[in-house]
Amino acid sequence: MSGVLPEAWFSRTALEVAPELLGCELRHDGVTVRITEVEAYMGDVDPGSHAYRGPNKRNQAMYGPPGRMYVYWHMGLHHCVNLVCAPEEVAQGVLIRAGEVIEGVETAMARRNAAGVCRREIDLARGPARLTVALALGLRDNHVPVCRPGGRATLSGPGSAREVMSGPRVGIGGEGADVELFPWRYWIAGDRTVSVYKAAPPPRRAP
DNA sequence: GGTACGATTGTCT
DNA sequence: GACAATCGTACCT
Repeated sequence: MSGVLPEAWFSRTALEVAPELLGCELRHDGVTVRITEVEAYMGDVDPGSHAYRGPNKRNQAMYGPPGRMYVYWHMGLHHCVNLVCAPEEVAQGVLIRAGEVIEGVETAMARRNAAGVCRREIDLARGPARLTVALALGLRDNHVPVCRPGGRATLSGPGSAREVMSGPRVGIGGEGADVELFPWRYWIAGDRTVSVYKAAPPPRRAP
């Protein structure tokens, strides 16, 4: 059983929402992805967040109502998608890092091959940029709600993750990389679609 | 008005 | 395992 999660479900901290997103199903334009890996971003208290230095044109969606997508163009190469959490004016969100395509596999494969080369099904949405390609998400999907049944994009839950792991976030330098302060990456233990290209290094203690 | 820098991926060695 | 690709945005001057 599952249903589209209401806006109120997202109106909590990203740290609460992130682990519960695992196993939920994100659908857009004929393709459904079961979410297997996410990262929480906590806005102005989080050095790794786009919203750390306050609102700007790009991160506007993060400050909007919860239950919407924040899509941005990164490195001139690809898109990444977040789900906006916390009440309006509070800039928190969860980055969707990886998932498993469970519906529309052929459609997703065609999209991925148009953008590059994809041989294996488990690679279809393994990684934040690949996931946006498989789902055909782009800047036009910025601000689009996922909490409306029948909407263009929907998030269905609750998730069914058996075992949730957490660890350091990927690709963040400086303060935001501090494992002990920000172990805000969550994934489903043992899932093959989790992007392991930089597997969580063993936590090191400060000298 | 100009420059530096990424929530990464794919390809090459 | 290492590195180049590529461009919008933020943050200077």
